[in-house]
Amino acid sequence: MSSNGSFGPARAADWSNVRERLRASGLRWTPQRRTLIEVLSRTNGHVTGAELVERCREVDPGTIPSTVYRTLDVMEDLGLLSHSHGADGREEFHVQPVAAHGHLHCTSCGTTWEILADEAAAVVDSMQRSRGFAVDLSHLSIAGQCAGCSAKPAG
Amino acid sequence: MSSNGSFGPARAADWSNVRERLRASGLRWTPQRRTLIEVLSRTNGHVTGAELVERCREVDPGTIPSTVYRTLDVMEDLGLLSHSHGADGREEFHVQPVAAHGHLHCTSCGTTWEILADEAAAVVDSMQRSRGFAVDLSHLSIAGQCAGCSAKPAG
DNA sequence: CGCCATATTGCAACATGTCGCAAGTGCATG
DNA sequence: CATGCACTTGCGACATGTTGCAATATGGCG
Repeated sequence: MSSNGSFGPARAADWSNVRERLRASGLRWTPQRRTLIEVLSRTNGHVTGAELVERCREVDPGTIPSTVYRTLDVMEDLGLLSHSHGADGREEFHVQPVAAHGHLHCTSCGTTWEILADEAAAVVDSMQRSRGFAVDLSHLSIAGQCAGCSAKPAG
Repeated sequence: MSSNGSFGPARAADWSNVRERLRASGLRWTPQRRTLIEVLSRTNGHVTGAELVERCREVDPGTIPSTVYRTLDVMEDLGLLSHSHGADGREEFHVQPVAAHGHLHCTSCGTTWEILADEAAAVVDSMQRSRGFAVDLSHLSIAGQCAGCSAKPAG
């Protein structure tokens, strides 16, 4: 389990000093990690694990999936990205977020929208008050039917 | 994608007339489905797909996973159960629910709690108001840190 | 009761991750 | 620059699902 300790408004990821950050934690700088970081640094928004593996292979065809997933876990511990699970359960990584946000997924039309902090305040505050539970907004994914699909007769 | 058309307070599942319901939809009654339904009818609360496959094998050792998953999909369309994804992305099926509910999962200690409708009202209402989005409470899974873990120094 | 259309099954291949382990390598040190 | 610890990688096996296809079985009909 990769835990980031503090949730909250996001800082834009800074890929320039990853090497130092790794070293500061006693971790190592390797070609494989360099590849993934290169890919991540030019990625904005959401990507699935499979997509990242694919892009790494474009840079280095010898990329091994398990290495990518393990490195992603490390990056998450470093707070450089976060992940949640889409409506289908697949992993969804959030890179260089402008702000921490969750997702709204319509099970009828498949569209996904982002939920920003102020919009999610209701959930976050409510869980904090009733349970003292600190919601990880970046891991939040809500499924249901969007306005458009609710309006129509039936799926 | 299996869609249940109407979300809302749950009716307790009635396994006694599944056969008729299947027929009414032009679907068939098979030994494999009978096995799964037998298992489901004595299951309460949450189960993962793998657990259901396992239990079906206890009844019929010849059970094939893909058949179970496909039948679960059919049962979901019939409204007999619903599913969401745990914090790890695995499927989690909800059988014979006393009421539709979501889940709260602590990423530090791994504990899971249920969120009942009234507690989730804040989320549901808020999304309905701001977006006209009908949240599927039974598919809702929120991750974060529970009160206990937040209190402690760090994971 | 036998026929037939088509819903289902079984199986194998694939997709997306996770895990254990032995071999390899980064890098702090001498 | 050589050495060595322990962090990483590569790889294969496994876990959990999904999907295409050919073979099979259900159930309405004559």
